[in-house]
Amino acid sequence: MAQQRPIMALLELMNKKWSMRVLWELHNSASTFRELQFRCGEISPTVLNKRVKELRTSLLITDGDNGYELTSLGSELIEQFEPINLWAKKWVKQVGQ
Amino acid sequence: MAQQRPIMALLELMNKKWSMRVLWELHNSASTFRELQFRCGEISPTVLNKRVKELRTSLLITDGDNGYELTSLGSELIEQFEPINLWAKKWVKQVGQ
DNA sequence: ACTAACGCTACACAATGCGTAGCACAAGGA
DNA sequence: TCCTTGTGCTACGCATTGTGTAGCGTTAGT
Repeated sequence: MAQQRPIMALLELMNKKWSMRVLWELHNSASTFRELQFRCGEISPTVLNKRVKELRTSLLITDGDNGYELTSLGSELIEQFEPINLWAKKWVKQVGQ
Repeated sequence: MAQQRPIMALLELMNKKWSMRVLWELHNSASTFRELQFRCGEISPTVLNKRVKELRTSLLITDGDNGYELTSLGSELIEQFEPINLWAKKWVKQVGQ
């Protein structure tokens, strides 16, 4: 299924708790394991480590000089989320009422 | 946090298993509860019902004449995923190797 | 040698999701 | 009237996933 519809592979990744958040937090700057823990707020190290492994084998993040950072693929993905970010602002307004 | 950064509210939604998939399956046409079960393949009715409720209170789907269907907000969201869909095709190629 | 920060792991507990069975209801025919 | 069929949905016991705390082994600085 995932190979039939690439978006399904991405949805699978997004289903995993924290994975998109980790990418989002790495969007601005590279970060060490422990700083990522802090930025995400409530993530347990167990899960963070799992996510980091998954995101590495998915070629979305890599282990650079300043800790973990987005690969070019990962950066591209997050860039695609910019319009969604705009949409979300409109969305929360409507849901909040 | 969700109200500070709307994208976080969306990420929260996406973290829930099957929620984006349900939206995606409703993208092409409206669908009954049981047909949605079938389209999603392995989803349990328990979870589908939860997701349907959540997506309804999130104003992303609604209960129309032909079963559940996307609201205009929901349609807009899925449309934003088109560039991501393109990106995903490139991505799976690279990861697959 | 001591300290501090690093990535990461163990383990017991909580939350989330799954699978099967089946309920209550409504519409259509015999 | 009494079947059948399809509907949305729920109960409940089990499996999977995530959490929280503590701390390991390593590395770099002083």
